[in-house]
Amino acid sequence: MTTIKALTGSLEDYLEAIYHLLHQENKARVKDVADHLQVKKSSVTVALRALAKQKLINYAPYGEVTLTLLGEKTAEDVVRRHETLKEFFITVLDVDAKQAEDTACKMEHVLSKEMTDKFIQFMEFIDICPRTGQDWVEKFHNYCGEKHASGDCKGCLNEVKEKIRLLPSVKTKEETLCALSSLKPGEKAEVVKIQHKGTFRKRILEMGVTTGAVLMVERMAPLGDPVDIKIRGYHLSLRKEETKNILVKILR
Amino acid sequence: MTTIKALTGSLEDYLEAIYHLLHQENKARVKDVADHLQVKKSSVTVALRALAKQKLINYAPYGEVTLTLLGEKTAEDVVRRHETLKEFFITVLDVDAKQAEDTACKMEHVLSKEMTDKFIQFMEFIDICPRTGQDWVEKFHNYCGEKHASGDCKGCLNEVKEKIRLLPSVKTKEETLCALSSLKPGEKAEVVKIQHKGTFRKRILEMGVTTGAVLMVERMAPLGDPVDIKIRGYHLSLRKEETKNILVKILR
DNA sequence: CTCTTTTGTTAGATATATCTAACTTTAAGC
DNA sequence: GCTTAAAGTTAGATATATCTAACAAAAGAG
Repeated sequence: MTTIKALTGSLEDYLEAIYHLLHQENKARVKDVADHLQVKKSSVTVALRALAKQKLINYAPYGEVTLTLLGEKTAEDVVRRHETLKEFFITVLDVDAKQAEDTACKMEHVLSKEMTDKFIQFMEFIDICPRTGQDWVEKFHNYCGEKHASGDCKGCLNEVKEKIRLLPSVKTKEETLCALSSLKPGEKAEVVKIQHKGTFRKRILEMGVTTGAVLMVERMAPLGDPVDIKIRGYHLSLRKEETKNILVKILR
Repeated sequence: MTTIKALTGSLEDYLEAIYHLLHQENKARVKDVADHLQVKKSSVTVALRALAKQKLINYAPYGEVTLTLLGEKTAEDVVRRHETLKEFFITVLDVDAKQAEDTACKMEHVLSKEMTDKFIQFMEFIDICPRTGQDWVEKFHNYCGEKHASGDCKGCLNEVKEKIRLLPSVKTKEETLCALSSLKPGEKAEVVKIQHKGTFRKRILEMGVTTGAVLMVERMAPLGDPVDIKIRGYHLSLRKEETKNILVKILR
């Protein structure tokens, strides 16, 4: 009894909505959730009971809704699947934001962790491989529009050549490396060295900050603390102090 | 009333199963469908009634099940979405066949025509662009396995160079073109010229056989008639006579 | 041509996820 | 602090998609 059975897609949606509301508005009232998901309040009440029964949220009638630790973790996974699909649809397939959002919302429930990782790795690889990169992705978008833009392959080759020419220097010259703390929001980078020891090192490794991983700085508070980054599909918040000792190589 | 409302995911599954059974076994009995979808026969009966009500199948109690024209067309769309996702998962993301099949099965119901096209175009582009191609996809698969195989970029560059060097000759030398009829099963090609006139020209253009489209020969009957091809995610069956006047450029 | 097995149907139950409508609690206005 | 408005809950209805169990039709075996 009380088997930890998998969440239904619908309940995952409610959990995700609560997660977003709590992080963005600091409160997740029944009405907010109802508006967010475009359902009636009565449906939300039912869902909250179900989520509480599964120990994903703290909830009592008329009470405040908060996520349990398990709920937080579960919601993060759902969000990660969602964001991964959405990012792939928008940045790679060039689908418009609304359709990407809607489709990701429906597909997220059936994407395994393994496949989510594959999507993330694929986008990383497109970024990292000198043969591709953002300019290649753009060529694909043009191909879609013009239907048969065989394009300027010679010019393309030169771009690839140049990227490859620059490659070894990146590996030897330390100048091209910099601390994570010196990146600007929107910049992508590959983790080169983690100059931390002990528990903290272990903790950030567990969060996916490992050598070779590709990350992006999402936000930085006015004084640079905290720094929000996205890595392997997860959103992380690091203190500025912690980012100073992570060496990265800026991409592109 | 009797609005042509969208099929539910479940009914799409039944329709898809019927389509496959009819094409593979020439019959789609209640039991076959039940076994195929791993549900009880009573569930199938209910579903058949629903599909018949929507004019997608011909069905009467204890009678034979066949697809209506609308049903055939609808099923083809579902299959196309399914196959597209599955192909992307297997050939690009390198997901194992079973998981690709399962995930495609659940995701297919929420993929729009537009996004299906994008997936197909993306796979086409990977094939066509000299910067990528199958060798690039394989590099990605290695990258996934070894986690950080920065690999032999110089060698890679030479491959790209060679592909681009060969490119112009393809465009001028007629020798590299051949009739679709001379392809072997498994070979991929890009449509270069359709030497047909009138109704048939119009018909095959409608089916997606247009200049620049990438197709693959799936099967060829002993005497070469009919030829089954896959193009833009659709499966087509052409008579040998019809394939003689379609000029293609073999890929890879 | 009957008997048995297989196949197909029906009826009724269950689970999920919604809704509407009525009711209750909490919060806000003055 | 009372009154009203907003927010939240409950109960009961509906729709989908399943199931089990009992029954009916068709097919196969002798």
